[in-house]
Amino acid sequence: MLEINSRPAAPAEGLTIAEAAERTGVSVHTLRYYERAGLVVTPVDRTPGGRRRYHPRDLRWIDLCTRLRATGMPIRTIRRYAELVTAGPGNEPERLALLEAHRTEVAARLTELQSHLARIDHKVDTYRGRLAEGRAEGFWAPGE
Amino acid sequence: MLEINSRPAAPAEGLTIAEAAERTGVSVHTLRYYERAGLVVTPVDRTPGGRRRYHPRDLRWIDLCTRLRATGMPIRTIRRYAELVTAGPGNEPERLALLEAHRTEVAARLTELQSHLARIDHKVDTYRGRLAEGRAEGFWAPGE
DNA sequence: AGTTGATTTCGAGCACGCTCGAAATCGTAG
DNA sequence: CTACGATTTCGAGCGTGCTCGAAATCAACT
Repeated sequence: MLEINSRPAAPAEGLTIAEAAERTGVSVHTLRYYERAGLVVTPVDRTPGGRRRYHPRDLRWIDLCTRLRATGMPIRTIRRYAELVTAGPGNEPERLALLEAHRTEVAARLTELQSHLARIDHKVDTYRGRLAEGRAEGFWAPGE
Repeated sequence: MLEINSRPAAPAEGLTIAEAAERTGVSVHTLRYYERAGLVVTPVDRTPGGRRRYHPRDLRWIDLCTRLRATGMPIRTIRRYAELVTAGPGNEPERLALLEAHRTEVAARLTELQSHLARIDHKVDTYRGRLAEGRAEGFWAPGE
């Protein structure tokens, strides 16, 4: 466990895939899947033996992917974004457009979700009210 | 088209599946699929020849299903709810619990979505700012 | 050197929610 | 009566996003 003097610096830098999985909340299987799917901006560093070593930049990128996924961006679109980033400078407007389009979409879904939620809330409330009054029998009409 | 005196009432009541699909925004394929999947509370009415005829109650139920689906409730859970409703009076508390659990879940996802959206917004904003200043080159760090 | 556990690649498999196709039947218009 | 379009059932197929398994390799400890 000691590596006090293993110069020219510890070769054991970076996190193992298991550690990266733990920190990002993504399974190791999924981490590898993302990589295979092209959701990378920079090839993940490897040890001489071929094991992945995750650096902060990788974790930040994965976090971004997670957020995009959580907001419903399809894998292929994230890949597209990753490709743009990988392609280097010159396509920033396109990247921005992609993100803005997503933003708009998410905002729309959010609004819609809220409205659906409100109606479900209403249903729950009337349901609860009727139950409290003991006259819930026969109540199922979806329209209320 | 005239049915002025076709007693004991027009036998052509209710909407065809195509009409129901149009009104609910669900494809005819999906309507039939929902039925097969057990997402029904009352067997859909049929013409003597076997064609489905949708009545207002059916449309309201489908709308509810649509809202539940749109808020992420899995098919099997909707089926469970449908079963409870079909089972008749006596299980209202269970139905209410099911809906409330869903409500809670949706509210949580909503909050999470909002936070994700905020971070994406922030990224878009800084991105846009840098672009405007002409120093977007090299900018891709997911952490900002 | 040997053992043990993590990691690798790669392809297959799975869960979900539709979506489609084929072949038969219905029903309406001419 | 004939045509033709809509509808029926049923099973198969598909797209997405993982998830898993097998067999090989790596690495750390004893």
